Amino acid sequence: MISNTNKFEQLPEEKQSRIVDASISEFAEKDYETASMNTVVNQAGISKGSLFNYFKTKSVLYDHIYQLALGEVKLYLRDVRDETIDLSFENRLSKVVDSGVLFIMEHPRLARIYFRLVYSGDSPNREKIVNELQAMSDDYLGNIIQDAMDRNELNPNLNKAQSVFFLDAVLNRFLKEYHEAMEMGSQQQYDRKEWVSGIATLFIKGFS
Amino acid sequence: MISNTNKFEQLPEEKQSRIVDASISEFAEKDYETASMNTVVNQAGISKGSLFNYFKTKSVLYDHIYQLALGEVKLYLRDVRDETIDLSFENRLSKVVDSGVLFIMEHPRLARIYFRLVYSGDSPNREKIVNELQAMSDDYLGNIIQDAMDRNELNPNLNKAQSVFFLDAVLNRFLKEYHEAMEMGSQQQYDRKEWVSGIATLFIKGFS
DNA sequence: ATATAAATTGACCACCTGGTCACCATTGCT
DNA sequence: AGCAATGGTGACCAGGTGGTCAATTTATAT
Repeated sequence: MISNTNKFEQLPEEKQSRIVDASISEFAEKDYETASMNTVVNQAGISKGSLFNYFKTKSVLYDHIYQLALGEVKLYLRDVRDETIDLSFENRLSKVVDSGVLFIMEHPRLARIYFRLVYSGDSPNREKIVNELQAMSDDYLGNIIQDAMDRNELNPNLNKAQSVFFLDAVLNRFLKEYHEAMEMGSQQQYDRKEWVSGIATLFIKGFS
Repeated sequence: MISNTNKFEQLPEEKQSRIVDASISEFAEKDYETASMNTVVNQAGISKGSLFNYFKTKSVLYDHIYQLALGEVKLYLRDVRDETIDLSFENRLSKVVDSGVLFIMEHPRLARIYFRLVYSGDSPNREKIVNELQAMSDDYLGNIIQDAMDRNELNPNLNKAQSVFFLDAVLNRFLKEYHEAMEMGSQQQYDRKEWVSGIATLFIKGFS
């Protein structure tokens, strides 16, 4: 036994993914307190003792899932940033929104965990996690704005912190609403193109 | 016995307010599922049987509290709307933000219940309630935008629904962040004036 | 084949939940 | 004073929770 967290990682991959999958489903469906370890073990087809052997407590399991999700998001963001580094602010912003929508459509359960976490939730290390996410987003959007300012696409006297905040607020809210509409099965209630361009023009004008 | 909901309302006011106060505290502190009726009865100093006599179920109690909160909010909004009807878009918007901050400072627990409800939460009639709140906000902000359009303060070709959405997103997020900073006791982390004017200029430019 | 070590199990624990209901206290009416 | 009715109570219930651990299965080494 090398370490506690590694017990799980030395399991056969198939078993790991069954557990991860069950956990994601459960934490996506219910908030931290209400999510049940019993449901996880049943869905994963393992015994309770095993799960608590791999993860000492519920909160450790939650943390593991969260780290996985965070990893996925980071990959996504890096890709988008690199792919759009030469685009204008408007095109770049559009691409970012589009990518967000794509991510949500590909990982609806992760998106749900994310929104649960950010917008309420009493998850174990909520404060720490939220700060981490916020820093990531600030860095990400801050860079995009900075690049655009360097190219004189935006007002050079912009309050950058505020601008990042506004951008983040609108993007997050839009994605949240899109996600919710999607989960309710409303077919294409949001015309993506129209909204993406609406968001872009708001900030181009607003930041000029 | 006239009606079920009235059993509670026929109680002496002092007892009523003890119960309401305990309930608000509990629902503010924990989400719906986690909030405990036992805690409420202990804090209110009544017996469990009594509470379940006044409110048939937990969800009925929650609904009662929510209705109270909604009433307070509506009063506030109406006042602000009436008081600012003659102001310019910029001044009016500033006043709205300011009033939101004030409301939060006067009713921090209600604010907390609100944010819990809107941004996550598995409260009983969540969908219905959220739609109701959304309609209220749309109506409210929609009116302010419409008034400004009628006075040619904004671009006459604005997509009104989108604009309301953006306004709502930024205002809500700002208030949420302000509320959280307040609860953490961070002294004046947000320079209110600066943020209020920042928000106003973003939308004046963005909606021009 | 046998002995040893490691992984897996599920019955079990203490605790908490929303909700009930037989019992008791208080009040109002005659 | 006596009776009825209403209001208030808290022990109790079934069902759930996160977490434990003796016992059993499985894998490993000789």
